[in-house]
Amino acid sequence: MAVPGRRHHGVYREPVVKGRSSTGSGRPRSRRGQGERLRAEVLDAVNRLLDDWGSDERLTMRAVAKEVGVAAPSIYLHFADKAELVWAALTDKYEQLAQQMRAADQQAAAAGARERLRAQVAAYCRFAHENAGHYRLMYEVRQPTADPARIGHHPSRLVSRGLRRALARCADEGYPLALPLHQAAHTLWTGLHGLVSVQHSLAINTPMTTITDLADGLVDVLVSTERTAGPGYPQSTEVDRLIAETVLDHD
Amino acid sequence: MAVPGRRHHGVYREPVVKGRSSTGSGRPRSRRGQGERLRAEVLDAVNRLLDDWGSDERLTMRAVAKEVGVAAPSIYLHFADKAELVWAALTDKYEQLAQQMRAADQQAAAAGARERLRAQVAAYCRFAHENAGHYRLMYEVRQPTADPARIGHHPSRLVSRGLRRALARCADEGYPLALPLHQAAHTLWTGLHGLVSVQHSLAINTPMTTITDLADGLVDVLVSTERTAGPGYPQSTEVDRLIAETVLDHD
DNA sequence: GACCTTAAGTGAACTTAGTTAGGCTACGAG
DNA sequence: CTCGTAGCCTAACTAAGTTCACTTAAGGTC
Repeated sequence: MAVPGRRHHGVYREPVVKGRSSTGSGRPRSRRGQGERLRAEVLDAVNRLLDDWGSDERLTMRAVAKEVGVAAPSIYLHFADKAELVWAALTDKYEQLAQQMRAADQQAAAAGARERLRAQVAAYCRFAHENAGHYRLMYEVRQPTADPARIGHHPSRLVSRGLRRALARCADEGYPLALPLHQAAHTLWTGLHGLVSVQHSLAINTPMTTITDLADGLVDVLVSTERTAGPGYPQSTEVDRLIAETVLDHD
Repeated sequence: MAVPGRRHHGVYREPVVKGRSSTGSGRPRSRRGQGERLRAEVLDAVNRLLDDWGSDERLTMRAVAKEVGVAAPSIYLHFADKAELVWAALTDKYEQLAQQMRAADQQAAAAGARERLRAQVAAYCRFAHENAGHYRLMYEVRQPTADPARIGHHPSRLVSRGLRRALARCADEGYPLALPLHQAAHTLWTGLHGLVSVQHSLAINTPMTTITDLADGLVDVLVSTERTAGPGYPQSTEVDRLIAETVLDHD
């Protein structure tokens, strides 16, 4: 790698236009004012690597840099450290997840509240399956920037909010919930996470259908399969109120 | 740390009997044939450090070695690498968890099947709360030794088995389950894991009582609060059979 | 008691990975 | 053409996992 004859810091390099030796891809320096482009490219690279490898074990700063076609320290121009980089990538992914759940919800709009909830749940499972590398990190990585004002504003709230709204619609349409609204939403959300998380830990290759079936079972248990005229969900309890205040976000 | 005047490899050290400079503890070399003692001491040190720090972020081989009062390479006399070391410590902890659940179950033996189940669930939550450092690792760390015969024999099966038996007893005593047995057990187990796992991720300091209340809510949803004469649980479905075959252990 | 074998452990060093320090260099305004 | 500076780079430091070759002393043998 190191050419023997080199003496000083700023080494002469041939015009960089063509034929980089290392990565075939070679990335030209951005134009002035376009420095932010690198930021996006780095995030893309992180996502690509996590997708390709389905794991974060080999996700090193140097690997990311190589994927982009840039030197490792250049990443620090846009991210304070690795934690911030990974967090940024994950925040993007969280929004993707939330959006896929919204899309599934919309698509099932005609089929009624209960089907919409199941569509969201299925979307969650599918996402976890197709983005295993990201998913593992999403609940492992701790939020950097211990900004006390933001504590508890984990982006996963986007997910639980979607579920809570879908549950509320079910109750409105006459499918009673087995638990108070906020508690039901929290139980469903963490239950889903537990399901896919354990799948990942066990490293067993359970087919997707099994996972969604299990998730559906959880839904069936939380929201009645039959419409009634009764109350939409049990009266709020102490726990329900605590959850509403501390864990879930408010609209 | 390094004494300046030293020249060669085998350095003279004062008789080690008293007054180590670093960790007060200083550890005499084991007698012949007692080499295995170090293994146990290392495992103890790992557990102590995880307890003290409540996290694995600073769990380095050198830190473990220092805690034991030994040089880092000595750990490799008993563990092939860090992964194996951590896995060994976790396997111990899994058994502790299972045992605490069993103990809770026994203690509530007189109160009936449903109370025994709740006692097990509470023990699970308590364990996750009191052993946060271990708990995080338990579901994060992948099993080393990809021995294909052992795949799927994750020690967490001890946990799910205990839950399944408690659920079966509930059904036997006339508290019907909302899902087929194996599916109910899997849902409860992963649901519990999801609950505490999300608590850890969010880094919110929810009081223990809230967690156990949520867990109780899940139990209430899975196993009826009232006895009936009907069937103990719904007929086994395809999912239930799949779970029984692939994920849970058999007695 | 001197000698040898070997279990039990060492210190130094290699490697990989995160991160920092201190520049080059070419775009583009003047 | 010149010159400031945005946008990047090389070299190097540090921490941590791991390997290597070596030392030390326990305990058997003569």
